[in-house]
Amino acid sequence: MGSTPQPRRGNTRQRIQDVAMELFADQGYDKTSLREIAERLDVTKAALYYHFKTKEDILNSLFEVLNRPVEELLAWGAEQPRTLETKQEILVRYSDALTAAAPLFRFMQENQATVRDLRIGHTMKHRVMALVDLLKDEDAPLSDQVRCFTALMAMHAGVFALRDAEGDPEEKREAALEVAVELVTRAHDHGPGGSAG
Amino acid sequence: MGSTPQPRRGNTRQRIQDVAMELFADQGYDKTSLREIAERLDVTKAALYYHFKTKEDILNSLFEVLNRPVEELLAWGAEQPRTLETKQEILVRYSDALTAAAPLFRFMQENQATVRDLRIGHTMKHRVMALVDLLKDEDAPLSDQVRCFTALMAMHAGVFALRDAEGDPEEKREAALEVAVELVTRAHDHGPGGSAG
Amino acid sequence: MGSTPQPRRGNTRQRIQDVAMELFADQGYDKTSLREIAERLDVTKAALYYHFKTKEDILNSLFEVLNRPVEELLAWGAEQPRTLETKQEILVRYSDALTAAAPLFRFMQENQATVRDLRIGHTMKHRVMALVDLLKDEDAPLSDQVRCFTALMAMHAGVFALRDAEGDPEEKREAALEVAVELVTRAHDHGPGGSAG
Amino acid sequence: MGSTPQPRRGNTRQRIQDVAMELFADQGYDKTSLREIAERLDVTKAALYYHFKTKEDILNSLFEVLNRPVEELLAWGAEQPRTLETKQEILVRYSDALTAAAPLFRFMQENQATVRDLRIGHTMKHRVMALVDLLKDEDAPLSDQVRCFTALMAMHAGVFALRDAEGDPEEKREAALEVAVELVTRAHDHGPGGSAG
DNA sequence: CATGAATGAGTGTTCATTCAT
DNA sequence: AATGAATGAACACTCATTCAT
Repeated sequence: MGSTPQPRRGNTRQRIQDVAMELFADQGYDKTSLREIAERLDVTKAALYYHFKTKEDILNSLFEVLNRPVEELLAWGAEQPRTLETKQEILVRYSDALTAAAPLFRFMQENQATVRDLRIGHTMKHRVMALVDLLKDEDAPLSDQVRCFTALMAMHAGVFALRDAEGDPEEKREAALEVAVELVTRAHDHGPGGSAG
Repeated sequence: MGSTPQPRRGNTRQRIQDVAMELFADQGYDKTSLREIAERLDVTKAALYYHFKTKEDILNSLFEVLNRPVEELLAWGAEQPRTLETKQEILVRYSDALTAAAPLFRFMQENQATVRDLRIGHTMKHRVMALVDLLKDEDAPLSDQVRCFTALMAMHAGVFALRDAEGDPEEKREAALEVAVELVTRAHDHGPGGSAG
Repeated sequence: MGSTPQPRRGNTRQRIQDVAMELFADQGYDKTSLREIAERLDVTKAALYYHFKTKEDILNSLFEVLNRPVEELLAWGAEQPRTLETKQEILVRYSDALTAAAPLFRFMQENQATVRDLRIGHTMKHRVMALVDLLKDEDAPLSDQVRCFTALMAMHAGVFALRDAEGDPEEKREAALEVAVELVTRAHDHGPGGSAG
Repeated sequence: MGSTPQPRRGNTRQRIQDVAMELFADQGYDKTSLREIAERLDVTKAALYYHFKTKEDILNSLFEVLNRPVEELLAWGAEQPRTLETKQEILVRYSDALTAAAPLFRFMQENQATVRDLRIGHTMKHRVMALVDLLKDEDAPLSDQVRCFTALMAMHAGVFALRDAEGDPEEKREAALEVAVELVTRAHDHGPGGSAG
């Protein structure tokens, strides 16, 4: 014979997502063409359109993996008392969610300009704002808001921005979490019952 | 001093840079076409090629505005003693440089995926790494490296990421600087002569 | 539980034809995709191919509804004497056939360029030419041929081209028929036994 | 030798219009691809986009050749008294305009479904409605409106629909004009000062 | 100092059609 | 009687870049 008939395997949708995630994270969304994704999978571009309505749709489907845990975290956090322990637990859980979806997160960070016009851009923005709201006290001074926001950024950094630095990934993650907790703790201490001045 | 770099009356080169900066910052590098830049200036695309060799060249020319002050800062910092005061001064000066080139910085942050393959991507990466080197003590533990790195990110955030939050830009900048100083101070205190354990 | 209605019996073929007719008439043949037809019916595109060999085949099947009455009319007309009364009766019957298959006719009129390459294009062309042959006298002058042809066009117009004008559809149809009869009568009067000069 | 360098000739825009008109009329708008147009001219598709913003824009540019004379005719007609002579003169002039832009007109007739969604579709519809308004008397009965409308259709037909019939084109045109005049005259005679009942 | 004209490579997307199940 | 999965060919359109003038 000569041509392997490529038995229509049923996992194509998943394989598209895997390859897309890899290429999006490596090269960026704009610079990754559907042709490239299709070629890697040895299918035609049209096959992608059987499984996803648009290019953005592929990205949306990837986003849900990250979005769901974060949404659950937000729901959980909204029901807890606004104690320091709660805040610390939120950071711990967020760190876990980040780690679980590390490539996507790196992607979001590096493609902000692109992602801004996409559906996931809006969603993501709201999620981060909601997280900050859970971490900061009401009417917190600007510098404390910055602390809480920076705490989240530290963890984002811990997952991917420090990837060029030496050291074990897990240790970096823990270091980032430590700094985040420190920042949020400081902000918390400034609050109504805090001790600092 | 020296010779005026614009011997001719024609300010087209400058106008190209202005428009490009605005569009790159607003829409991203990939999503800004030379056609769009040319149309805004009411010249043809070919005119752009009289002033710049490539699209990337326009970006490079914009980057120098930011790069020079930061390079000077690095040179200055390298000659200072590694005291806390020096580190604080570095942060103050960096904050100034950031503010002076805010749109470009926002652009760099939001277009990391694109910029990575470009010349300015490499340059920028080295600048940030060099800055962190000036801020952290040798052999600092990972968590202190994260603190120093996060300090820089806090200031980046203070310039643009917090732009959706309420409040006066100048106040945000000061808040970000305050948090950055705090982080670097903490890291410094952990050092050989520090007080923490 | 209640019964699941879904009378999904053997009427799919008919439902395809109904939806196709509607969409072809509304949007044109080229601009109506099989995907669209399938989606409206809540079946897959492949299901269409169980019932029809090609897209054109769906159209052909629709055409027969119109074609048969017109063919019968032609056969009947061919056996009648070439009197004015016969000609008037032909117009009346043609008007009926047109009304019965109004959407298809509108479609044929609006998609001439597309239909020309299709089987029904040829068929339709021959039918109209045969009709004109029944309406005009042999060796009629060019202007009378135009009258007969225009008579048919007036009726086509009466069915759909005037649909933007005010007025009741049935009245429009009658007005068109009146004008058509007038035109053919005039042509007839010019013939060998006619009175005009 | 081997490759003729094709000296950038300055008449490309015109050549695009010529080829497009021919192909649009022959094959229809949808079935004519920009690739085909470009290949005939031995330029790239991108060259077409230098001269026209979109495919529809090419068509629009062709339409103006027809549109201008008709618009002038409408303006002229609006200033004349509503006499029979005026109406006849309108038909004569319209016949001239039609002849001058015969291929485009054939195109409009055969691609109604496509043209409907395009800018020229709206324009054309208004032009024809305005023409009918000039030809018919106010409050004319439906059948007279049909006569006026049919008069226009007769002339359209005279230019292209009868192209399969035998005979000299100029003669066909005159025959069509004759029938049109006849129809409008009849409609006119039914008016306030008319003689018919 | 700048334009007019063009290119080559590419993009995301749509379509009618096929076929094993 | 119909689906799930896929294809190949096409499409309108955009882009950075070139170069003679």
